[in-house]
Amino acid sequence: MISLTFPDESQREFQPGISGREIAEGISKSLAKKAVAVALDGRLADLSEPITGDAKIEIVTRDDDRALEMIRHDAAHVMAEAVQELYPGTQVTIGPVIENGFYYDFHRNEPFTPEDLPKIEAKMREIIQRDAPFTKEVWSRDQAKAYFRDQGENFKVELIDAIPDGEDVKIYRQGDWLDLCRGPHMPSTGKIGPAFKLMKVAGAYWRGDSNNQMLSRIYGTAWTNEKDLKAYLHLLEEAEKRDHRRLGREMDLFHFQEEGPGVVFWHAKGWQLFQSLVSYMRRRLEDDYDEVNAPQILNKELWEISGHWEWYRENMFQVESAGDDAEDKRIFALKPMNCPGHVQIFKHGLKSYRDLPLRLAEFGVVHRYEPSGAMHGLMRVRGFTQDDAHVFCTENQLADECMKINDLILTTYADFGFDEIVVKLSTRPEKRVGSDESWDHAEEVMTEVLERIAAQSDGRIKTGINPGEGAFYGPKFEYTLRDAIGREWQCGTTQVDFNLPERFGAFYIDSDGEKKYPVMVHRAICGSMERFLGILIENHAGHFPLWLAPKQVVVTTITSDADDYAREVYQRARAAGLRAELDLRNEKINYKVREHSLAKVPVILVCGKREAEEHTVNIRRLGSKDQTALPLAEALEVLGEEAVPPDQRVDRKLAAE
RNA sequence: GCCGGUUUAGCUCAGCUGGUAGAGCAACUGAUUUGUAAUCAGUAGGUCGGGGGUUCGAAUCCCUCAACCGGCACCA
Repeated sequence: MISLTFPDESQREFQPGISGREIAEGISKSLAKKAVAVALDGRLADLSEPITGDAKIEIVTRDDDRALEMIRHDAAHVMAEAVQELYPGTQVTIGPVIENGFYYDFHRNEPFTPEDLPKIEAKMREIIQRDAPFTKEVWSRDQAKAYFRDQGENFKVELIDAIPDGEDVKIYRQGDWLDLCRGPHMPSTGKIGPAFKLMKVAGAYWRGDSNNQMLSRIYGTAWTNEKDLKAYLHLLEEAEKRDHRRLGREMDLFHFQEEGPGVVFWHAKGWQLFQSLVSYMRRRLEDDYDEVNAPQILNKELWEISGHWEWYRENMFQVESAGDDAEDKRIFALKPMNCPGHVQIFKHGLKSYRDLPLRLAEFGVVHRYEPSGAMHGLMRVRGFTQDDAHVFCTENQLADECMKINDLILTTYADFGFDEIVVKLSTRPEKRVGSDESWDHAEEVMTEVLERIAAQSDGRIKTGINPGEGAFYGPKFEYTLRDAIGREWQCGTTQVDFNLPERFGAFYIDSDGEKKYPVMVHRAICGSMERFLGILIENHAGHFPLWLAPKQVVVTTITSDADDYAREVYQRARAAGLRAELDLRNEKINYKVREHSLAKVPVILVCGKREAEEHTVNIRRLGSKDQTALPLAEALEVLGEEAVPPDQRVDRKLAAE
């Protein structure tokens, strides 16, 4: 007999080999009907799976969170069946569950197009209607390979070869169709239900390797019920509304055009936003950093020394004199990074150990020839501005420098309202420079720092490891923040580099009179200012806090009787340091309120006859129908206070003293 | 870079199987003096992404280049 423990802690004895379904039936008919799987010691298994040993058991019903993954997984199988029924000769490959849904990769000479989706979806509904049971079989490796080879399913044969020796080759059948799969599955296709939708077709490389052939991928989403599906589709619509490319156009912040793929045309309001961000960062650097500026183009020799020419040449812009008869035909590179420039500044003049740590910061404009398919609004561009810095320090100073940077990054994110941060350590990649010993050492130091970061945060900051993801010259910390709608963005980075100073022959004179190479720490907080602004635009859906809003206040009138007073309000708002605009157009107040609201101006100060007489303003905030009337002086004081950047707030300055 | 899609007025989009373009908003002009998300009327605006081809005739069909969109790969 085996002993099974139920969620209520009760234990019961059963015959070995009893199935979850039989147990559920023994409890109640209705439970058996709702059940889609069992969880044995927390591991999901088929309802029909014979249970052979003691375990904690749970009957998983369809509305359980864990069942959602099964719904999606089963939907992927059904999609594959539908596709093969509709398009004979299509080969199946893999079809995993992903966040919010599933996909399946197919091989077909003619890739799928969006027009195919409704047909496939209709066929899926038909298959679900058939409600064929999912049944599991265990085949021998040879039998499975022979079967799939006969079917012309070459990708499946490759997958079978990849299954570890000791593992069973499992086959799941649904009606006449079967697939290689490790399971588990729900009892039948009908359990998938109606709440799914095929979303898009896309190309994807076999096994994620761009050397392999491209497959045709179909993405779908699936949910427990129609309400959840609807909610998800609604969320997608909302996310689309806060797309920074759309808001950038609507708010007149920036544009792109064909002649400059991947480079930004910042309009006045966008540039104001950009400058607000730069000013903020600059203030945060004042105490510890020296801001510098290194040249935009440098002889390619320098990039050969740094190693960039070798690793990233394909992604660099090359520059030379354009004149046909020019004598100087040297080749320059438009800088893709700031580090070689900063090393030159460090090298200029002999440095002493007393100069360390030396922290050189630059809002460096860099250009990288990104693959055409990678570009995406402000998020991925070919020309961008890094809030970059390089810290030259001794090994003894390294850990503290990393912690100092950590503090700067976390407090900066907090000022922008990002509190959920993940810090991950990326370790040595396969393609790298430097000895294994120096990597061992760098990783050791950084592992300790990572522990300090976690400990110091009282568990608020999550940490982790990204094996093999480091830069070619050193390991790095990557800082990921989570935005208002739950998306994660990797922004900040701290990279420890034991290689570049030596490559460039950048040394300092130590206290013993010896030449030594400093450790170089590359760090960025926003990463790309352009991308960070894109993130901020989407995070706030264009509705910026007052200190960031490019246009903070519009002063407008009800009738022209109040024009003179409005001019006074406008002047005083400007004098109070607010970025204000005056709108005296002869339009209805409804029209003007609507227009400025669509432009996402945070504050509209309405001046009518009444306000002019009482010397007040009527404040209308973006996103609210409410209005507040305040005496002009008081209103400007309130707004002026609110427009102070977070790092300059009085309370914070007092706390710092 | 790879797969698929898209490209028509400043913006959002119509334009069936080929017969040389249309709407709404915006702009401009005029009227309207208005109390918190669209006042009314009129006017103007397009070598239909670029190039090439098929055809008596191309926004429409074919080729090619480019940009953009969705993925994949990449991201020092």
